Amino acid sequence: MGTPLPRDPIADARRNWEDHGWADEAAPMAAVTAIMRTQQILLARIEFVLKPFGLTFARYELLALLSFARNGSLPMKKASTLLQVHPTSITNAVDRLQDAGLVRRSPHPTDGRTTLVELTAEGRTAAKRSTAALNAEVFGASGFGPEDIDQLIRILGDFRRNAGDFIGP
Amino acid sequence: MGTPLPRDPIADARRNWEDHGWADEAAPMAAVTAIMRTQQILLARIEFVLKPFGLTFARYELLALLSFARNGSLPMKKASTLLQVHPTSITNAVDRLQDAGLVRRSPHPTDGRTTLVELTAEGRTAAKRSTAALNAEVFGASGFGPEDIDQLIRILGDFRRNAGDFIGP
DNA sequence: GCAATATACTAGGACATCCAACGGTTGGTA
DNA sequence: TACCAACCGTTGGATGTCCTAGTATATTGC
Repeated sequence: MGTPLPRDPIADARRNWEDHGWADEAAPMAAVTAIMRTQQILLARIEFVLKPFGLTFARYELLALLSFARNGSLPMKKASTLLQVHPTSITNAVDRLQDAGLVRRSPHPTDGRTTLVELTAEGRTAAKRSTAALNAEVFGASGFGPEDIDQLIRILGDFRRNAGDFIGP
Repeated sequence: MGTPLPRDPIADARRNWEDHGWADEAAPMAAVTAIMRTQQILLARIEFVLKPFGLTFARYELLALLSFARNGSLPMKKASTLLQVHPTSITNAVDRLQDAGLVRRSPHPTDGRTTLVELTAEGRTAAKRSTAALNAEVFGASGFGPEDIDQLIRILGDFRRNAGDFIGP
């Protein structure tokens, strides 16, 4: 993005917190703010890589999810809960993926309420290629210390379980 | 949010990555995805707490930044670089904060190009109260293990420095 | 069968972000 | 001194996400 700052603004904010008598909350504040900023950096990278494929991160996530599903199809509702996004967001994403020919809607064979989203052949190809690009340009060079990644996964996993995201190990 | 999932979808995705021959990228993918999801959870909490104050996170960040600045005022550009957002986002945020009476624009005394953003008395009060609310309801009960917070700050700090966010310790 | 629930779509609005373009200002330089 | 490149903030337009309804349909429980 721009030029690097001469100082870490989050470290400065933490100091400000401590100086104002919020010593107990200073470190969590810094951690939360760092998460926000890190997400921003990662999202920018991901969207940059996905742009040539005409995909956004939200659409890519749906595409990737479908590519791992049996038959490459899932009920809308299932996608909504697995991706933890609003049902209307799925509707929106499916609309655009369908316009791009990567996905197709079809009625559920037994439950007349639910509609299935299904990968097209094109969609499967797009999923493969965009995943390869992300692996090469983002995940394969994430910028996290290799020994830090497991720590990160554990810490964030604990947090998410604690936040009621999922149940289990 | 909704009901907790019976399984961790990120752990499942990681397994899928490994099963498809992307073993090297599986862990970084899981870490990146976990960051995304954690940010989503935290942002939802923060916006929930800020809603009664008529603030969004973007606007709160600007308000908090101003409250720590000398005289409670900063050039727009300075705010843009410190918060790492586009100048137009600052314009947008200042517009709304100004409409709410929390902030005021004033010309720079010597440089005719830059305009200063300045906290009003109301703005300073809002900053104090919203910060107190965030400290009590989010940062003070972040859900991170206390011993994990320092790890998190270090890991994400390394990442951000590596990503060119800032220079220094 | 009937009522309560569940699913998905639509319409509308709020919000943040990015981009290109513009007018005003500044400061270095020919 | 006069000029010009660089900088600053704003504008307008476009994208994208999320949310709140309201509606239609289908399912499930009583």
